[in-house]
Amino acid sequence: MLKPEIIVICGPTASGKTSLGIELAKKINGEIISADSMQIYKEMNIGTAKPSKEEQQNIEHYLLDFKSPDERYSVADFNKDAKICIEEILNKGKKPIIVGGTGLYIDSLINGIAYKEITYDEKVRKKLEKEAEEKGLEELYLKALEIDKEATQKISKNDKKRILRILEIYYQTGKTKTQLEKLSKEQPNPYNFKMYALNWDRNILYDRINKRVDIMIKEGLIEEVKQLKEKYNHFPTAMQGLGYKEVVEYLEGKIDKEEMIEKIKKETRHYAKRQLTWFRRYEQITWLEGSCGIQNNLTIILEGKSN
RNA sequence: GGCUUCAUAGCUCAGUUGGUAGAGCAGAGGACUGAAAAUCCUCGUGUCAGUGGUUCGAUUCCACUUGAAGCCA
Repeated sequence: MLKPEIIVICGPTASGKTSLGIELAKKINGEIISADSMQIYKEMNIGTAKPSKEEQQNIEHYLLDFKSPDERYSVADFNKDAKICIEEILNKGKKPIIVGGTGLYIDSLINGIAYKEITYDEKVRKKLEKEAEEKGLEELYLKALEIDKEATQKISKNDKKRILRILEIYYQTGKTKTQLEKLSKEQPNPYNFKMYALNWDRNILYDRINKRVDIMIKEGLIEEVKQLKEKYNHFPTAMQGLGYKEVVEYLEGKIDKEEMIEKIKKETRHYAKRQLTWFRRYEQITWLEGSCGIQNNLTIILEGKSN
């Protein structure tokens, strides 16, 4: 049986993925699955550069604007949800197009990772956080080394998040991260992904980012964050979004407005760089030059299609 | 016009009691399996403003030149 071909459009922030995806969807009778860890949230529109209904131009969008900012969401959720969306679109006789910049989310699909059913246990993480604070990270690192040497050796002893994760997995499941990762790869990937990454000359990309941040501020990013803070009292993941955490610092009086804007720009530039590093790992990826224009890039994608 | 201070990495600045120099930021590269817009790792040669002088040796001391800031006229 021929595996369905699914086009993936990724790339750094502010590269123009959204409009390229929409134009492509129009051409191939496609529908879009967003792979963006922040655009999933409702009421977070300006700072996430989420396409409005008008901008979506009647192309169906999935996994966009559907979670409340006080809800937790993770790759595992995305992986599950995205697979459902893919099937739904294929059943309609349409073509799924994955568009987004969250490398981890995209990777989970490309590599066909099957996440085990593990429920997130806040208590375990809280306990580990506390332990790290009291005993020091070093001690937890050594413990992780004992439990899962292979995984621990791959990370830095300063990488708190990953050290805690190795321990968390073991305490919750009795299995090591290394074991679970092996299991997650056992099933064959049912899809054939065709990957494209959109990029620009670095200086132009940075310029686009800087300008976009200015526009976000003009469009009312500060007001958006204010309203979120008034309406919700906790944000498990939403407030780590770029632009959001910096506005919070500003609202709390920790930095002034100018500092806030510069910080958002800087952090977004750094983020774009990290995204590029991530996407460069895929040998099979086709790089598209943003300055060539949507039409030319569209032509490249359409020529590369096998069905 | 006179006096004072300053001139070192793209930027802000350390520093060398004379043996050619180092931080932060910016920037670059990398890692990444349930928080990922997160988290973490690595990377610093630059006519030490210019020209002379003293010296075995000057970015460091001296003189002059140029530029900047401040003060006095």
